[in-house]
Amino acid sequence: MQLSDSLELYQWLEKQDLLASKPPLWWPSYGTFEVIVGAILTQNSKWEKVESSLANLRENDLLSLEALSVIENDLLMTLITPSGLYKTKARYLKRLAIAITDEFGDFELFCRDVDREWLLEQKGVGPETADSILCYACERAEMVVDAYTARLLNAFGMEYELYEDIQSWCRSGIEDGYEEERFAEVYALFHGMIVEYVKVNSKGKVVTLLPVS
DNA sequence: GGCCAGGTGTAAA
DNA sequence: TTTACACATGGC
Repeated sequence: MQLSDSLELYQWLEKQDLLASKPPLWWPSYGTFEVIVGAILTQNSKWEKVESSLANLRENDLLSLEALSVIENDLLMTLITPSGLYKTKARYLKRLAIAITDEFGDFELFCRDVDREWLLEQKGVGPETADSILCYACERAEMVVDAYTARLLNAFGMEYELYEDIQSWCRSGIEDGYEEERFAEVYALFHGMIVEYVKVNSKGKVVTLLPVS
């Protein structure tokens, strides 16, 4: 199968009902501060492990900007141990919570005023984490690219490597195919469907493309 | 028991 | 400006 643009890929994925058992816009707790924490914790880790770290934080009433800004470092490390890289992630999380509070005041104002540049200046926030926060926490029209995206495009015979190249390829077809007010929703679903498709249809790093009738 | 997971920062070449 | 390498747990 040959892809002419990302709109075709998006609509091909849509036909496969990949998000039936998922939250409406795929990321759990879409539009909340939890997404920021999840975006850091999921780096080079599996989502199931992130869930147990998030549950640990939630049980202790620590899943908020205010609580994470003042949390004891040892406690934070202990609670997020299940998702790995816990020393660095604990450092990143607390620094980010403090930075958001200092710069924007609260989560709502952060969502309104933050931009990609500011996020990328924060330690521990690279392109994927920044875009995940913008897309799923701030409800912005931002396309998230990750290892799954690259693998799926590879399976279609495309040889993208740069994050921005994949991202602009994904965006261009959507911008032509949908009204602007739907971009935020469509990008959120697009990335989610890619992840779910690759999870189901890959063995190791090889993605199998299944025809959809 | 090695490999991998929804990356990122840093130190060498 | 590119290319290693560290970070770390837990599931397969």
